[in-house]
Amino acid sequence: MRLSGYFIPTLRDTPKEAQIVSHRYMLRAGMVQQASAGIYSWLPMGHRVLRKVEQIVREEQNAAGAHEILMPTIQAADLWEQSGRYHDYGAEMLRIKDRHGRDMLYGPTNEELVTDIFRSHVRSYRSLPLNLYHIQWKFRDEMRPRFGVMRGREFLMKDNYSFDLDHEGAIRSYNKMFIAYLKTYARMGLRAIPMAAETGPIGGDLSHEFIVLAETGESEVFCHRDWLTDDIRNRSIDMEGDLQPVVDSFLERYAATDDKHDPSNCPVAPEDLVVTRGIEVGHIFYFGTKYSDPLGGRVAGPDGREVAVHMGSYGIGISRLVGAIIEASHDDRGIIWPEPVAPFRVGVVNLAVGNEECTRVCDDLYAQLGAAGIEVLIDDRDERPGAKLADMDLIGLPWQVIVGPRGLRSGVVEVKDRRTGATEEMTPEAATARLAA
RNA sequence: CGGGGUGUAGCGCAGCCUGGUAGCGCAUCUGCUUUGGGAGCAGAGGGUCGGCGGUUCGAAUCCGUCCACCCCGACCA
Repeated sequence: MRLSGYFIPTLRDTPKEAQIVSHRYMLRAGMVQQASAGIYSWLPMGHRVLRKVEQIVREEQNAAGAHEILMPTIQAADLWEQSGRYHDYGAEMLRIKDRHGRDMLYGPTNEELVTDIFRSHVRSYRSLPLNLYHIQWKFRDEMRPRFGVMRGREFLMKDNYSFDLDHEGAIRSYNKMFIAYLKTYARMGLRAIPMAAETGPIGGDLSHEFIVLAETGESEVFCHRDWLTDDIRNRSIDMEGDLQPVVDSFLERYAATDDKHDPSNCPVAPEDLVVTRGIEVGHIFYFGTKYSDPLGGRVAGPDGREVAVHMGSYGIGISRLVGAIIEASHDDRGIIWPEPVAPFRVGVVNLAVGNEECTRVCDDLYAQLGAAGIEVLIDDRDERPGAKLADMDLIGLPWQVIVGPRGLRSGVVEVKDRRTGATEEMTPEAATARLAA
């Protein structure tokens, strides 16, 4: 992508409404624009990251055997009256009337709809287990939206719903998602810790929330230091096997938020205890027949008798994750994107667009990196070097190739690792080879 | 929803207390010079001062009212 014709409206000053670092950088890097309180437009850079996060979530869901569907944002109230939640959900639910005066709502979640789909088509235990997910915008009319996309009213969420014949099967489905979640966050370069959680308005009796560690997170977290060193990607896990021991191996390791942590009664030795902060980015629930009972999600079991299916639901806040990743990965110059979610992998900076040699080298780099399948953003704007370098640091692409007349006099360009700040001079050919590797 | 605060040019702000018809920095446009970490000079454009009502000869400024947004709290992916 050529920046001269692209749309990244960066800001030099921080808009005053933005307090936390992810919100400030998302506005300054031209990723989002607030439309009203807790509601955002996603501009090209933000949109690219959102889609990358979404795609990683999708791939891990598919790998775990879930099937993607897409349910609407607007739902009819009558289904929610059947489950009893039309009354229970309260002011958080945005209620709408259509032109006929029928009660509608902008979905805050989808248990009712997915159960309706299930009950319409599934009659036998032979169709189980079944796990359906979708990635869709939700609306919860928060009392106080804040922190930019981290706590918006409208947000993009992956939510899925498992259907099993009995409790035992439901726990298998739950454990699968538990592992899938850890893999999902690890792929985004995040450290995520599952913690036992309250179930809130979703209900149920088994629930974990997943907290990603970030120094600027919303809540204080206490955990065993093994959480920081263990990478689930180094384990080989048979997703079709018995996952209970694997899940247990994670859960026996201490982790608690400040409201549950008791310093005087902590099972972890002080030298092994890590105190940091975190952001909730996912939540999984097992709630049995809470919705299948009232909504008639029933199947015939092996003995021919009809039983209500056991369900679980599993959410990942995708738009929130974009903010959480920035909270977990930034410095005082701007964002530092982990490669898997970076809007572009490499930024080529032409320091002197008026210089033929610079422009030729940049165009070659751009073409060759592109041909190697690398997503490249080239800053070919006629701007001051300082402004271009500052913008490139701000938008946080993992790699920068800085091309200027000074280096080219000795035939080299500068390759910079955004995370470490380390720079290395090399020929353009060597830079291409390095970044394409 | 309780408490606090802010709305003045695209962004950040001053002016308001003590009424006299709007200003600064950055950004934008033009020209010249400059070119490795947010340039210099010269010129230009851009604002129904959040909306409505009131007081006054006169309101960004005083009064009333409504709206929007932000922060703290209780609640949440």
